[in-house]
Amino acid sequence: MLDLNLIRTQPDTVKHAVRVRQDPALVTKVDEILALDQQRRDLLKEVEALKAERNLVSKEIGRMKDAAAREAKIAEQRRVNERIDALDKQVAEVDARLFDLLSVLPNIPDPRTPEGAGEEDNVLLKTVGEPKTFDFIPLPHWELGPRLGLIDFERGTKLSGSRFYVLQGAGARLQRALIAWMLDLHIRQGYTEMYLPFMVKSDIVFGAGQLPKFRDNLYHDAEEDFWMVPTAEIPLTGLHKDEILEPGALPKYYCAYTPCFRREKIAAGRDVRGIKRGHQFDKVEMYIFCRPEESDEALETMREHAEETCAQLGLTYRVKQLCTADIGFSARMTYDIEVWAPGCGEWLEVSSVSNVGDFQARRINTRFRREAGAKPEFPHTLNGSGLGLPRTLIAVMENYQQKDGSIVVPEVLRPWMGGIEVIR
RNA sequence: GGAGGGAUGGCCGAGUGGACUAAGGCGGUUGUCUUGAAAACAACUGUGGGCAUACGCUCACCGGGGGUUCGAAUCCCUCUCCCUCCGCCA
Repeated sequence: MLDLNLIRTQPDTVKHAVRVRQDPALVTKVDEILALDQQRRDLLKEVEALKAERNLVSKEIGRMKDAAAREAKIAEQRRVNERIDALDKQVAEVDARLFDLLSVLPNIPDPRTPEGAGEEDNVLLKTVGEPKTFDFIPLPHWELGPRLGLIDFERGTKLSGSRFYVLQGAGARLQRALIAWMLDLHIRQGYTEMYLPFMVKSDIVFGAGQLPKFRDNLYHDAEEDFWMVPTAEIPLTGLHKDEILEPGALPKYYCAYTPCFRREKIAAGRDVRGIKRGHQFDKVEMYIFCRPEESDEALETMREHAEETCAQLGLTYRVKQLCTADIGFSARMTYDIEVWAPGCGEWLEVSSVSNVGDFQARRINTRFRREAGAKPEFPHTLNGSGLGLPRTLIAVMENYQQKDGSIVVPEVLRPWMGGIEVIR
């Protein structure tokens, strides 16, 4: 949610923002917002004056002794109330329309986010390591997995249809090892581990910026107000809803493992092979609440933490900065981290690290005080995957495969693999 | 799932239609006193919105939403959450 006051005072900044996001249709919505805002303030001026008058007169009536005069006043008040009711109704309508419009405006990109027309304009910042070379033809994970009994696609489909799979034996264990290792790494990096609800209420999903825009990409319960989380970012954003954090509480570093549920309403044939894109996947997420002036640095720190995860796994990765057309709805600036998967021959996006500014904090109403008695301010929030599991699993399997079809378990994961060094 | 009891400010807690401008206490901030501290005393101490250059004025908020009334923390409806008991369950 953008600050209405910002829209009022700097409408051109906001219009420029939606243009560079390649969403020019929103420009007219900014003008609509400005008109509604003016209308709202005019209405408030009138109705609040009437209410002030009503409050005074009501007290007067309470003190009046003369029955006839009292009745006359009451009758007069009834007429005033009709006017107040009518105005209140108009205010409510304007408020609702204003809220709907504000809800669909995306965040303003950071000035350092490069302008671009699409994902082809994302900027490659660096590549760490060389794509691994093999003296044999490396297999894609969809062949390695079933061959070693790690992935069972048929039974996944039997249970839940397309884009579902079963991990079994050392495959399931390897994923669990990755999750446990990542969480422990993040704890060492200073994050507090959280175990969160995997279903959350509408207002929480709204607060993170997924509603109303991404409604179609989410699973929700038909009877209760529950949404299956598409990422731990949603419940983490909601943790401090309606709270004013005490001085000294920031920064807060959280990490959490959750499954993620996404409807993925994309072309039926795209990315169906393997476990790259499913309706359910696991992810370890990092999240930071900090003071506004700290968020630039926090973004770099979080990016380093995500990179560290790739590096310690011995994976070749590259870092991209997303352009204005490709950053998410809530984001101001985003780095994507991609790892090289030699079997399927692709760079796989395993992490997306974003500075959201105060956009989510406004939506979810989380504030903080710099010192006792100071005015509450909105903190900045950042989120980053550390990392998405199926794609990390793909990269590990494909990079650590050997000529005989076995897979070496990366050093750092062995404590969670019961000492298994090679999966055969 | 059933029955009953609750939800008031940072915290505790009073408040069953008009002085609620929410009592009182605790906590907090500032001041007086003190060499300093404690104690005592005094003042201040919520959030959001509108108006105003400003001192400030004003509206809304007593779990959420709706209603009754000239007037609601208080009465009515409804939802949510918490507590107690029963049932069921991992």
